[in-house]
Amino acid sequence: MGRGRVQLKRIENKINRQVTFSKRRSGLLKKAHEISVLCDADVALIVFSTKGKLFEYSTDACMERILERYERYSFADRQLDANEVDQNGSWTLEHAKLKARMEVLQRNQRHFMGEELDNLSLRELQNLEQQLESALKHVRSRKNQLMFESISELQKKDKALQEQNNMLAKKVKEKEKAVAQQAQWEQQNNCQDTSAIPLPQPMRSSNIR
Amino acid sequence: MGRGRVQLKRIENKINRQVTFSKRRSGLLKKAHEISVLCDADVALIVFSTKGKLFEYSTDACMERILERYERYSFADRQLDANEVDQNGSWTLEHAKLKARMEVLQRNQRHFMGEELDNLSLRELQNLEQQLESALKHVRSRKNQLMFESISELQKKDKALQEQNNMLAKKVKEKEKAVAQQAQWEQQNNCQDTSAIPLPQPMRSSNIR
DNA sequence: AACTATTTATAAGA
DNA sequence: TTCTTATAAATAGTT
Repeated sequence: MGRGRVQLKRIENKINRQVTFSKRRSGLLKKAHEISVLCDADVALIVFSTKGKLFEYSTDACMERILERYERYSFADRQLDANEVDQNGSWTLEHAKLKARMEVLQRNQRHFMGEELDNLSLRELQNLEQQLESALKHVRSRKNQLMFESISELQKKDKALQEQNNMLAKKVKEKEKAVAQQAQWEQQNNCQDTSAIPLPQPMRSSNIR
Repeated sequence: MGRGRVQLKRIENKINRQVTFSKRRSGLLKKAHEISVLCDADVALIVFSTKGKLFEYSTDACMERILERYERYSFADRQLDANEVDQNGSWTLEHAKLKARMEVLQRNQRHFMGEELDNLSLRELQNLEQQLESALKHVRSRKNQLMFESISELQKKDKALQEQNNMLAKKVKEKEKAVAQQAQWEQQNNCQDTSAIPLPQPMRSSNIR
């Protein structure tokens, strides 16, 4: 469908490949949706681009359920070893699934820690690298954010303290001035009587809290 | 695409629905394969018919890998529900422990993917950053190793082919020479008698396979 | 991101 | 199911 017939092999031109991917991806998702609706089928479609970006479609937006259903078809039996089979079927199954998931998680975790990379393909390593890079970016961004917050908080504190300092300094100055005036006044009046005549006080108490 | 436009809703006629399902299913699988090859994408497609029959496609026939990769992306959403308590004490305990570990693992995993960093302290972030850096180093180192191996293998192949080429070229030359000598010899003897006298043949058959 | 000449997919019919 | 065929849809190459 298009102006030329197309060979079924990797498109080498990167730009072209990306454009075709974009077009065909939307076509594929559309068709997945159509068959799902028209034919009442359960469909799960997962697509990773070369760069590792994820696109997905699932009937009723319920990927998990469909994947689980798939597991039931193809894996559940394999994961159960014989000695785990017993009468209480349901929990055993549940338990086995949990264990299987656990193992997957642990393996992934080790990969994320850069361990046990020997049996990964080049492509998987590429994916892992990209994910790690992305994670690192997020972590650094969050760290920066925290540090900036911390800095700006400290700056705010700093400013408040500075202001308080200024105020206190001002008060000290005023007080000094008052004391000096008092001294001057006392000297002028020789200050030996018990102040029978009330004179205006140079220090106004209303200015001081 | 067909003789009539089609409404995007469930086909009520059962026969019709089944026929359409069969046709569209093969179309969908084909297109999934095509985008996978053309665009170098990883695709996983799972289809359950109304009757519950399973059809699937996955790049390199490796469904598990792709599903695992998918899980890595979407684990964050998945919560196991905890209200599965029951009477069977021993396995319940086991199960609960497993689940607890699972949750720890999942949280770690999310951190490793750079998610849910909000309630980590600056120090924890610092640790995480260092771990990611280290992991990235390992992954890159392994990737490089793989690539170098691949390159040296190709070089070896290249060399072998080159040698083979040279050998073949030499043979071609020899053959040409032989032919030329033969021609010369024929001309010198005018070549009209039936060669009563056996002359040494310039062409040695042992050099030609 | 549009356009359009072609190729493909497929609905209906056999 | 399978084939055929008219037609709708998808899309490769182009602008």
